[in-house]
Amino acid sequence: MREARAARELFWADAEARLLDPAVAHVIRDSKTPSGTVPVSSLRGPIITDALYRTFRRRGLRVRFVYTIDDYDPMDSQTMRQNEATREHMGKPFATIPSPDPAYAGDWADYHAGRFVATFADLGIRPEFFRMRDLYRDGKLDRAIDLVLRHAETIRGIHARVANVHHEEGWLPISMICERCGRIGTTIATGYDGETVAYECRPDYVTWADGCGNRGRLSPFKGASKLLWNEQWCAQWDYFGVTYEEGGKDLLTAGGSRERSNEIYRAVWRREPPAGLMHEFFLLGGRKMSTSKGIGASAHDMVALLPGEIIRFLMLRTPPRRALEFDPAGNTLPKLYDEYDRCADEYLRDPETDLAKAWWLAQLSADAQPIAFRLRFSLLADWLQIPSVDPHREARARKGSSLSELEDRELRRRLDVARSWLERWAPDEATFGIATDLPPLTLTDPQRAYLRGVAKLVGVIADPEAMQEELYEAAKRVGLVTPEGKVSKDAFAALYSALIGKPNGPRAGWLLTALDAPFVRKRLEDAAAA
RNA sequence: GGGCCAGUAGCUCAGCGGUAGAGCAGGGGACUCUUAAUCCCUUUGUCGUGGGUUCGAAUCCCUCCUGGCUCACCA
Repeated sequence: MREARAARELFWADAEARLLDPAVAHVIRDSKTPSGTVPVSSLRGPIITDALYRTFRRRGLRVRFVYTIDDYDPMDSQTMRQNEATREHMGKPFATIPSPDPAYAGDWADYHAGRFVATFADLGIRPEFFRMRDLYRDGKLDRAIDLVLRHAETIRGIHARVANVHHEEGWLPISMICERCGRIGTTIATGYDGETVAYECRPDYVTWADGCGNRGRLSPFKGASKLLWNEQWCAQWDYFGVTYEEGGKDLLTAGGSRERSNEIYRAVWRREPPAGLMHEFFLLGGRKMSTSKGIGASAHDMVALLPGEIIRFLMLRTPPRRALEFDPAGNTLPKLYDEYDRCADEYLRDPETDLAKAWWLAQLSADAQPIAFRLRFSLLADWLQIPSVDPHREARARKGSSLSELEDRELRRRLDVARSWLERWAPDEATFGIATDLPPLTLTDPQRAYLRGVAKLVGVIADPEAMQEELYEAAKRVGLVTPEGKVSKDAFAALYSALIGKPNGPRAGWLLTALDAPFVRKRLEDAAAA
């Protein structure tokens, strides 16, 4: 009873660790097909896998983390077909398609995989990388190819039964690379004799690419062919000895691709397929995204913009099986930071709670500790908008002493993110920029007189403190005082309304002296006349 | 049609067996060596529906409703 309850309440990563036998060595694997620019959403898999890897190790398991670049797969994306430059390459392996930028990488696959994998370093993900083209060309998968060809009938039956895909008799579960046109997605192979197979590059074999009609007979080994998706998956499991592999729900759903591969693995390789949880998708933003300016939805843009811990935290604080809706617009980032800080506090209180583990797994290294003094993201965003505030000085004042090196670094990074946020994502109510046009106003006569009086000071008094002093005096002169003789709120409210469109704001003396004097004078006079 | 997930305060969500919570929004107040957007106080809930288990259910089990996503070609 107690046992059952403990199991149910286990943190997701710990629950997965329990599936693995501590007596044997393990391999956890993830992969990516470099078909084009990779969106942020694709980072959820690698980050979850890395979190599991870290958890497994912490719990004393012996484990390797293997990452494969599936760059021998054929180009089949419809968007590439619409593109004039890439149309002729439909059906070829990504590894043999020209690079969009030869200065950066030699071919299509290396270009896109390179840009994606480059983000891993900033995210603290350090797997062993393998390119499928190397495995094929070096003959590492030849044993698997031979195995698959000899069991073609079994595999054909599984495809028919589990996936309801019916291949013609004699069909072999590999794709030969056509010697004439270089396409791999358009060929059908038959007649394995133990050394060679016959193939035909058919014009109408698939809808997304046109074969050239060539026929031939070739050895399928040493990179001349590629296993089909499901069988290649099995071959990778077998070659690396994979014991754990999580995946997205597009693949892991019932009757889906993973189930097919599992069945083939059991039937042909006679091994038990890896365990692995299913993760839900990461959804980016609402419909208004497209109209927003310059929102970087690609993985490398996002990683350039946000610190690695924050991206990891974003991906990990929501349990994998739950969908993750993310839109950087609005108050998402301030809330994300608040939650991050809350989890850091939890970690200091009790590192074994779920929230604490989310924080720990978000860190780039396993031995990171929360920093003692930090400032709320939303507060920093406010500071950045107030001319009189120097965030670094203000931070020292808050702390009561100078910041440590780590604290200072964290402050700078938060300020950077806050600047980006204010610039492109912050909602109107979080910003208090100067209104570009005169805001709608309802002012009393004394307030109008006050604005006219202040307008005369602008450009004359340059010192913010002196200006602040004079603002009070000017208010008294026009009678904007309370019955107790104090300066009324209405005085400052008039100023803020005219400049910001809200009844309050940053200290007025600093605000007025920081802005362009002729602009302020005109604005105040316009407001007084309105 | 199969599968996964969600439905808790106006909004975003946390809680996952022991008297309903947070942030934001809303309301009230404080700050004149001098308005930070700071600080203090505060309202709001048939916890989607109907059953069941239990001394006790937002929490566990089943039914149903609603919404989102995904698979059923290829990779």
